[in-house]
Amino acid sequence: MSVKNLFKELRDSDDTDINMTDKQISIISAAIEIFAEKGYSATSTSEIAKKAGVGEGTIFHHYKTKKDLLFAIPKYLSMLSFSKAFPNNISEIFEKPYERFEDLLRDVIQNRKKFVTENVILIKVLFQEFPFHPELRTKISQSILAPAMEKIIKVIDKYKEKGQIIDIPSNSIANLMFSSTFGYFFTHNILMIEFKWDGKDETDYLVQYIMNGIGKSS
Amino acid sequence: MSVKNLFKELRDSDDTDINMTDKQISIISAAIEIFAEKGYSATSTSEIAKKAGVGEGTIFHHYKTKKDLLFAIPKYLSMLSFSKAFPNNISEIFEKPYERFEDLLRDVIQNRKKFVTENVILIKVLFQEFPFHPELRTKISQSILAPAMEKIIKVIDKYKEKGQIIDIPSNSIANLMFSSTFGYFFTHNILMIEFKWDGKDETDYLVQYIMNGIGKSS
Amino acid sequence: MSVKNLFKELRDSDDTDINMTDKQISIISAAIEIFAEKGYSATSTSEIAKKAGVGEGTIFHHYKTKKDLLFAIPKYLSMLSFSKAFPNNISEIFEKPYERFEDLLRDVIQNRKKFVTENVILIKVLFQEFPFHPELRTKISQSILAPAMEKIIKVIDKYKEKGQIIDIPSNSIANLMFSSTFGYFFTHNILMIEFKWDGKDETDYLVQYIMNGIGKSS
Amino acid sequence: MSVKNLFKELRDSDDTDINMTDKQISIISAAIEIFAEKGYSATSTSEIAKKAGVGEGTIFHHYKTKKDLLFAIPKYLSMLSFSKAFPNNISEIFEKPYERFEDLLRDVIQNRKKFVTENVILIKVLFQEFPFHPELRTKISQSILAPAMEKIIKVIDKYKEKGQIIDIPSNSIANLMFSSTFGYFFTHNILMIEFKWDGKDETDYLVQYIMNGIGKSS
DNA sequence: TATGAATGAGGCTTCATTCAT
DNA sequence: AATGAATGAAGCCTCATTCAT
Repeated sequence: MSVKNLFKELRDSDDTDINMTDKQISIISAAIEIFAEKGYSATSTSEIAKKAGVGEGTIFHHYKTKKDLLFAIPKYLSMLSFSKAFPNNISEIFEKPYERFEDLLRDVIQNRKKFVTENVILIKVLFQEFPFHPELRTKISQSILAPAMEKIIKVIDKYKEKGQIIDIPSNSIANLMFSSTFGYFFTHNILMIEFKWDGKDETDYLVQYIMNGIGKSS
Repeated sequence: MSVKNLFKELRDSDDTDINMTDKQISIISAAIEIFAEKGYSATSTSEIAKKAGVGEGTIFHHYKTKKDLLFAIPKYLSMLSFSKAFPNNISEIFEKPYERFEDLLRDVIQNRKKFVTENVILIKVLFQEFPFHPELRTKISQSILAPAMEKIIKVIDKYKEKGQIIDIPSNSIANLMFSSTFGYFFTHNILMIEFKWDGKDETDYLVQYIMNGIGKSS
Repeated sequence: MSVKNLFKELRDSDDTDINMTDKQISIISAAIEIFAEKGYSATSTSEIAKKAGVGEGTIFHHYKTKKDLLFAIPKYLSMLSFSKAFPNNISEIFEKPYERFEDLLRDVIQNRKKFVTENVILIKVLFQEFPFHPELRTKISQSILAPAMEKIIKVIDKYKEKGQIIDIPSNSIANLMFSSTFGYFFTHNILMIEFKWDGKDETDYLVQYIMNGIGKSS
Repeated sequence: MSVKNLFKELRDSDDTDINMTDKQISIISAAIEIFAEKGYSATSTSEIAKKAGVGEGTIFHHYKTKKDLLFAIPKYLSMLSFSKAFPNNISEIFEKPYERFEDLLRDVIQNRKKFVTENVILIKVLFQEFPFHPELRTKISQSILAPAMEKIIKVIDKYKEKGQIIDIPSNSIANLMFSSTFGYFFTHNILMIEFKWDGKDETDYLVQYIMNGIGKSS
């Protein structure tokens, strides 16, 4: 789905509270797409305007600076991740009652892989610019990573009580889950390396790998 | 070690064939450091000149365009990786006679982790710009990835013959090794996420994870 | 008194014939204040709108162009100077029967000093822009300087007839009076230089200085 | 004399230490002339470039910002005022041995009037922008007003000792001298009002006016 | 009447690159 | 080889003004 349509769905969904005219959507969608293609710095506002079909001045009517275009993205990605109106929102998984932590883990990892695959453009832009904009790091942390971390840790604690996980900091487990998701994203979408063998996909091995480290043999 | 000194060692090493004046080294070192910090596009040649301590025009005597500065990096990184004059060159490992593939695998992964840690700046620059410059992708492939891949595959084939590895394409195994190395690099150096538990570091789990997939229970 | 209140008084006074809504007053008052602070050219209409508390478009319903805001000021300053509803209007002085021209002169100078002090913002704006807008010069001449000049000359003629003033062109005398008033304004309000000595203020010396030139020893 | 030639003389004079290429002189001269005509804010750098006959980028090679063009002026005006290589430099007067303070005063006032008349463009620019740029006020004070004030006060003190001046703060007298010079400048060059009568020019009346206030009847 | 979205022209400034010295 | 003056193209952004609502 085009970024533009993604934003329209986001705006029109009952679960989100967004007020954007079609023109505003055109602008940010065009921006994201060119940012993904050429990088933020190498993208000119005039190019964005042309692609969005608006005057260059119009961009600055809605976003005070070029940077604001970049910094607006985390908010929308956060909505895409958590809003129940979207497939691959993570919220549902955390509400399902899993018997075994291993199954939850598998679903989370697979869900996140699907999520990054389907929102690859937004995520690409954000993590390409991640090293250069401290404020962006803060925004992403606050609007995406922190809320996700919180939920994960709560779940892990639940399965610790059930005796399925050894007593190591929930932090470390959550970190590993993140790491594997991002590792997946980078090798596939940035480096574009693909691999698969003997019928199973990496996820199975990854789950096994993690459970080796944290599982309690019952 | 500073990038500048790294390049001086590279030039002065007997194992490499590089002809650079101190001024040329100053220029490319300064360029790499600022590229790493702000990104290629956001770096100006005048800033490089200032940091390198040369006149603005001097840069263009040695590199016809700004892009040439970026495109020169893969060659040097390749030397750092393969030249025997450097610690953490990968060549030595492939020449050592390992009994078990698992031990080789562990050493390779640890060697590459050290390598990326010690050459973090050069690698950062290259992979930050990787998505935006097709020619750069080609250069990296040809000067770094392909030769490495070739060596790895040769080794895997050897251990296949020894019956330590199941019969799946050597390609897939090599890819997985890359993927884990780069996954490590990105989560640690770009996302700056660190994790570790129960005394062992990730490498052990990662080796186990890979061996689960490819090892033959003897 | 704030410029805004000044304009409200101007509108509500019986002696003037002005039809302005509160919004219009807000606009021109805001404009004048920012013009005085940053100069006409450096002031943006959007800034005026914000300070006036109106929409950006509203300004242009009342004033076709930004220049019109500037060109509207002389009319109001003229009213403030001549309308009998205001303290420091000059009209009253010219109607009072002075025995000696020297006393009239002293009162005129003092009155004008008070006037510029109290309407410093409007005058500042006008004379800061004076050199750059020929039409403004015309407007000020017609609505302020010319009527004032006319009155002064009439008075001077009267005292010439009384034999208190030597027979030089009344023009020259009037010019000198202007010059001294504006000199006062600029040194005090633009250059912000203050001086005073031996208890008397400048006015006394100034009157003496003028009378030296034009007075007839009786 | 054109501003450009003025700057060339300034550069080539032995008494000043200025290093400017012809192009730099073209730039600042063009800037000053247009600033005087339209005001600093209303002048565009592209207009300056065109008038100076250089590329727009060249301006910024020599002056980092447009403001720097304005802020460079005080230094040159100061040189014009004090450097002995120029007619109407004030330094010479302060070195001449006058019998009577009154004669010194007359010469100073006449010298300054000539000076402002001949450097009218530079002074116009500076004092037009005076109200809008606090840093400019500082610069002018430090490079022009303060040194001048210092010299004047020293001289006044000398004539106080000689018993020609009453004992009031030398400050006040100096202020009055400034005020009259600037009053003259503004009424003549900004307001463009001229007056003269009975053969004498204003200076005579002004000197008399000042001496009335400060002179001691011997 | 009042608004604020929309905009093209133009403003200041940066930049990679050229070239005379 | 080394420099830095010179520059036009382009970049980001501001602005006065228009217009549909």
